[in-house]
Amino acid sequence: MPSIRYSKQREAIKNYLLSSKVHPTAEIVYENIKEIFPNISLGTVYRNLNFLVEHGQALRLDCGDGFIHFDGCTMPHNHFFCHNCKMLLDLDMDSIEHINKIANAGFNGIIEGHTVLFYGLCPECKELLKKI
Amino acid sequence: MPSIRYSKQREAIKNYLLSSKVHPTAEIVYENIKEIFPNISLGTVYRNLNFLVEHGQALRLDCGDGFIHFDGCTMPHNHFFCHNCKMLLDLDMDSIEHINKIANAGFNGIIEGHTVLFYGLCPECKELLKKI
DNA sequence: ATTGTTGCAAATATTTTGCATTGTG
DNA sequence: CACAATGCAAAATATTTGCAACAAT
Repeated sequence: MPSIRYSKQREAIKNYLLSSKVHPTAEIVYENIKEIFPNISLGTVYRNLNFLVEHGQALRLDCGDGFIHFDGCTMPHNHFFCHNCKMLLDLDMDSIEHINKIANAGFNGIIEGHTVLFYGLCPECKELLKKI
Repeated sequence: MPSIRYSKQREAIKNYLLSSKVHPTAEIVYENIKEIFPNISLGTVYRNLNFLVEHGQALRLDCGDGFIHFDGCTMPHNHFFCHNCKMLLDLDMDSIEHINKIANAGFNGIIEGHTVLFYGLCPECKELLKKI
C-alpha cells in the first residue's frame, strides 16, 4: 500500500469537516476551503474527502437530494432530513443498535450494521408551517 | 394538475417492477422492457419510473452504489445491501417502526418516518467466503 | 531522489430535458 | 381536437481521472 504524506489542503478539509455542523457537500467544502487556499481545485477536495472516508476519518451521508454529504464525526449517530428546508441534521437520541438483532433473526447472512435516515420537519420548519 | 393517460410502456414498466425481485436500476428496467418494446428510450423509462414514484406506485432506493434502484412493492419493508456481491435484497423481519418514537423523544421537530438500509454479507456470500 | 499530492482540464456516468411526433381520451 | 406520452438526441449534473508540476519524506 502507498504511504501517506501530509498535505495542508487535506488537513484544512479535515478540520473544516470537524468544525462544521451542516454535513457539507463536496461543493460546500470546496467553497469554504477556497477562502484559505484560493487555488485549491474541486478534484483535490473530492480526492481528500474520499481519502478521509476510506481512512475512517469521515462519513459519507446520502439523503437522496442528489449530493453526497460528509460528516467529520465518525462516532455512530443518526441523521434527520427535513423535507421542507432540505437540511440534514444530527439526531441526539437513544441507541437503536438493537435493530441489527431484529434484522438478523431469520436471516441466513450476516448483518454487520445499518444506516438510518429519519425524515420529517425540523423544529424551525415545524414552527414556520404552524403560522401559515 | 395534468390528467393522466394510459400508456403501454408505463404499464409494462410497472408490471416489470412488480414481478422483479432485484430492485432494478433504470438501466436494467430499460434493458428488460426493450424486449417487449424494442424502440423504448431510456428517457421514457426514467420519466415513468419517476412518475410511478411520485404517484406512490414505486419506491426509490439508494444503497450508495451510484445507482438509484426501484422497488414496485410499496408496502413498508426493509432492505439489505451485500457489500460483497452488491446485491440489494428485501429483508423479511419484524417491524422496527418503534424507532420513530425513540427518534422523536427530545426532538422538537416532527419525525414522519425513516429509511433503513442494513448491510453485511448475504447468505450466498457468507457461504462462499467460508470456503476460502 | 522518490513518490504522494495538487491544480487544471477533460472525461465519465447517471439522470433530465427540449422538441417534434405519436397516441389517448 | 387537446394535450399527455414517446423517442431521440442534446444537455445538465455530480464525480472521477490523466497528467505535468509541486511538495513531503
